[in-house]
Amino acid sequence: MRKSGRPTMIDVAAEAGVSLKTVSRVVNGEPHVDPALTERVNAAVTRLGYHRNALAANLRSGSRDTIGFIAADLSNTFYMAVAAAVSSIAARQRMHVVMASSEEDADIERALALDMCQRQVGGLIVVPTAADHSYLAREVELGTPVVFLDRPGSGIPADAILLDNRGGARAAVAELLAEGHRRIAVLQDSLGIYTMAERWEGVHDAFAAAGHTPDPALVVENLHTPTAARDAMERLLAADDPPTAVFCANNRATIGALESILPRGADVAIAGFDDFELSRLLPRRIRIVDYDIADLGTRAAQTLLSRGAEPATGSHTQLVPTRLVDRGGVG
Amino acid sequence: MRKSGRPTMIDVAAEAGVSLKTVSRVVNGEPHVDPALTERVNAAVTRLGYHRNALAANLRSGSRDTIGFIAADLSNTFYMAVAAAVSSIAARQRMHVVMASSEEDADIERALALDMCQRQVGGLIVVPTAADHSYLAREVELGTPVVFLDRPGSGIPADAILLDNRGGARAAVAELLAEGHRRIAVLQDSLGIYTMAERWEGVHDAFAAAGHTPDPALVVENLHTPTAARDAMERLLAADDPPTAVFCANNRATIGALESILPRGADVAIAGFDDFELSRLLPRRIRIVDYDIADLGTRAAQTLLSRGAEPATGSHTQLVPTRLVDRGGVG
DNA sequence: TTGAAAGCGCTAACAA
DNA sequence: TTGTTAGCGCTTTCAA
Repeated sequence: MRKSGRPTMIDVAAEAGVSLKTVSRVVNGEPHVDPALTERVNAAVTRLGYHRNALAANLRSGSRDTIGFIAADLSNTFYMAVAAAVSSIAARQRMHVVMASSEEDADIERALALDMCQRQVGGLIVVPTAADHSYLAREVELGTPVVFLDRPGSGIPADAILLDNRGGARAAVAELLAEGHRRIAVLQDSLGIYTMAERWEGVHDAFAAAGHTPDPALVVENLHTPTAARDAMERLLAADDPPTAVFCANNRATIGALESILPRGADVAIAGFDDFELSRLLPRRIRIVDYDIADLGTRAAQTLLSRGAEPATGSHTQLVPTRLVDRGGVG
Repeated sequence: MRKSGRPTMIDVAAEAGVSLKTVSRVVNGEPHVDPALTERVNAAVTRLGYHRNALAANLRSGSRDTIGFIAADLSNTFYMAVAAAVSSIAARQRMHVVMASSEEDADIERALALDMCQRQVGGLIVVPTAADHSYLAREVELGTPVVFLDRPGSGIPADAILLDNRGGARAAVAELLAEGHRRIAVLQDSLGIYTMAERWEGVHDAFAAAGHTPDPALVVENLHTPTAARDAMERLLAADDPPTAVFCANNRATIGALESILPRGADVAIAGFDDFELSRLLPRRIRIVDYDIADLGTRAAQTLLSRGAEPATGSHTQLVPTRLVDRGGVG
């Protein structure tokens, strides 16, 4: 064996008194090897504590057995749940997942994506932050499939897995309108974010279908945190003519609104996009636009893996459905 | 350029009219290269859309730039949050994280760990499920550092990052006792799980310090799900002499207990280990044994990386502190 | 400052 | 069935 460091196939071959190739065959479980030799090789492997170097194997064979996952923000449980689903699908095919967070920064996203390509990932699942992804054009062309998740990408042919943001928001607001609410507040993050813009469209759809329009005085944008949403709700409730209902465009907005509404015991109907842990335990009823997070990750991984097998035949977008559910109303 | 496939350094060298080594120097930013040549190489790189193959580079140089993270259960937000923290620390050192879930299965854990070693990870962070980790002895010996997280491992020299499970549980129960509660129910998962056994010790500590012992009739074990915990709480509350307080040994138990207590409006003081989303919005006060999840991941990653730099000098266990906080009591 | 040659650990193609 | 020879794409000598 080499002076220091890990034993290689050469060491095993020497130890077993066979050729390098025979060791390779045994280690990789190839057929047509004399059982006696197999035995000897396996013994040598055990004696030396040999482990195959997968990097070297991949280098030579050109195979790629890892999937890259770039989330916009790994501290968000939403993306973590997606990552878990991706990892689970990958594991079934004996693939690995490397994950990283772009922190909603286009430059970081780009650096991470290219870095992962250098590491020869077999495919990339990206929650896009960058506006343009043509920096990946070469990689896609060369056979690295890309799947966008949660938000559409642009500049390259790639599949996308998106939520039915618009339909979900429309359904929630339509329900509030059907109950007779007209003064409906809307709490949302920046409309520069794809999902927000889509949900806002859905709000408009619902109002339009009912022959109304949202009251601009009741719409607050750029709420990045629950605290900001709470303060916005506070102001709305303190106004002369407060809203009778509120639609929260994501769960941070919903949580913030609840932090204002619950302590005040304000009489406001609540609907929100995104479910959250313990929504069922809330002391009052709330409508939630719910969906299957794991389904997003599962579809992304499956789409990617099927692309790996059989490349580009046009890019498709899958819309993951949402459903309106009642939560809370406990104790 | 090669007929098909990605361009290599050889292609770039030919295109730029320099040697392979010069391309290597430019691509890796080594000094002492004629600016004119640098220019030519960079132009060729752009023209060809060349990207360095990190696998090949690592193979030759023997460097390892990825960390393996094996969680016991990636569908648990706790481990996902840890993974995010690990990823964040790794990113700072330009390292990648490959993650996988053992699904609480010792065989899967072993297969994943060895698989990651074959992929030449620079280190392994493991939430152990297996009882014995001597299968990793060879790898540790050969220089792959291992850090155990959340639970101690055995059979190999490795650092461990653990929560102060015992101290946290003791503090929570001590508080209930100090308030005069004696009939304190305990809802917990299987005592075969390390954290559960530790917390149970903490419960005993608190009782012992107050000169009492837990009432076995009020202790329920093997509660794996919120539903099971809820049912257990239901039975306790329906009994002739119900508890006046309950200590829930993890957040699933806490959530289940709440699902029983809140709708009934039962008069039971509640304390639980592990915080959860929205605990602040609960309609009644609850005591939580809280801690910094990200801190666990951060310490694990930092410990691992420092081991990478300077190997084994004895293995250390770090205890991450807990603190008792009040939550809920809203609206 | 630049380049030629060797070789990282393995698999592929061919020969025996 | 087994072994020999290349060579994956890069970095590391070492010489020029």
